[in-house]
Amino acid sequence: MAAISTTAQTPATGPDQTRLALIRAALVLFARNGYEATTTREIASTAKANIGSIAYHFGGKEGLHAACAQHIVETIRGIAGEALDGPDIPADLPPEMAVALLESLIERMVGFIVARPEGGEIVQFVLRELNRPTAALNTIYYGVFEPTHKRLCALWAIASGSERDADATMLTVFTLVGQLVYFRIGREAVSRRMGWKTIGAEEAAAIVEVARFNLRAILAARRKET
Amino acid sequence: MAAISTTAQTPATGPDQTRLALIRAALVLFARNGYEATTTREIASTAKANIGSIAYHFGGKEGLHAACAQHIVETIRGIAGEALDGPDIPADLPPEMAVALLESLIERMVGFIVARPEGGEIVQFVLRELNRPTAALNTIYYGVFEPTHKRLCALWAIASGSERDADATMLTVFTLVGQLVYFRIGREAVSRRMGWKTIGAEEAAAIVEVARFNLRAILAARRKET
DNA sequence: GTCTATAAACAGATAGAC
DNA sequence: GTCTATCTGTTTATAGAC
Repeated sequence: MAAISTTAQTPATGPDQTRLALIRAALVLFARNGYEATTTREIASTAKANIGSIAYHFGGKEGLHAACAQHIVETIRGIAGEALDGPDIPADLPPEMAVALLESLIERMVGFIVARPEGGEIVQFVLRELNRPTAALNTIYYGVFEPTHKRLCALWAIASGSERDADATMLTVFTLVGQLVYFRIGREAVSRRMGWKTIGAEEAAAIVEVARFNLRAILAARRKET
Repeated sequence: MAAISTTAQTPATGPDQTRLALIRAALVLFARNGYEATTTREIASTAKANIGSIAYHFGGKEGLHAACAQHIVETIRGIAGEALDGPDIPADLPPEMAVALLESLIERMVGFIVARPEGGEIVQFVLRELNRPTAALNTIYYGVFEPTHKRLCALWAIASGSERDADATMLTVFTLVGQLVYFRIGREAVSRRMGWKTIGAEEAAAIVEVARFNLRAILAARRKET
């Protein structure tokens, strides 16, 4: 078995520290190996906690899985901040503002999804849920996925001069996000093909550059349509 | 456990039929549940074959996994045909031809990745390999991934008037493919958000339309650069 | 709250009958 | 080539000591 080199090695010390350590360890392991392939022993050992504590804190493996989903929602909402929790996008926002917001959001998403280590864990965890939905998917879908997509659609509609709930708008937003996600999930292939050893700040900047170029190009073409 | 509704229910009859039935069943199950979460008993039962036949034909679970990777390469090369196995893209191909080829390739990729059921299994299988590479990834990477990407880069370079091995070219091709892959892996979220019950021919056409629009828009913008 | 011991089920591999 | 029986190890969940 390969050695485990996780960043979530928080040892259990104070009260409820065990709880958090278990969630962090479980998130990494569920993401990397999947729910069923992950054993509670492995989680407890990674979290430097006891096996019995999983039953105590979460009722069992399944409860721990649900807690991971909740943790993901809280983490993303914590990072996204007002970008997600702020007031609705006003319909009379100047288009230049919408473009600027879209660009900054894409830059932040690349930073989180592609460059940050937690991004990888979270993306993989969500991917597994999308492939085989459980109750955890609802938590994540309504917690971050739908609000994020709605917000991006609103910005895109203003920036491109289209309707925020038009099929083309929603699908285009999916393509914008999809291209970013791919750099995380296909990271192994991208690295091989690009000759990159790791995907750090420099590589992320190159990805942002291409993503920004694409955004502007598609936006310009959509504007011409109307 | 959820009922298994696979298209790969070929019963074992003639000689070597067992072999193929096992590969098909394993591919579906490995893709859906992952390597470790899939039991050899489950595979044998789905393939309507005996457990012992896995050891006989493939030496064990791992050999069956490797055979699945080989099967994926053969399947894709069979579908892609001359688009993958044909002669190299000549550097003096007319740009309009390159654009037309790119558009038709994207259309075919959407058809396979998004709409065909085997597309889902294969994408998921490859995704798991990318997340946690084994020997199977090498088979797939050198069998289809790298040749496909190289070919798309060559076409893109001609169509956009850039260098086929420039970083921007290779990254742009990744974004073009990435946006398509996302519609498969994020299918559950896309369906929910779009209000689609399934993703069939009609929905695939809408995706092709957006992907084609993006392709043309980015291409037009890249051409203006030079 | 944390830990150990154990129970009941299930895994992959294999040997050998047919 | 196919199938059954069985071995050895590992899984989750639980009961109860501390």
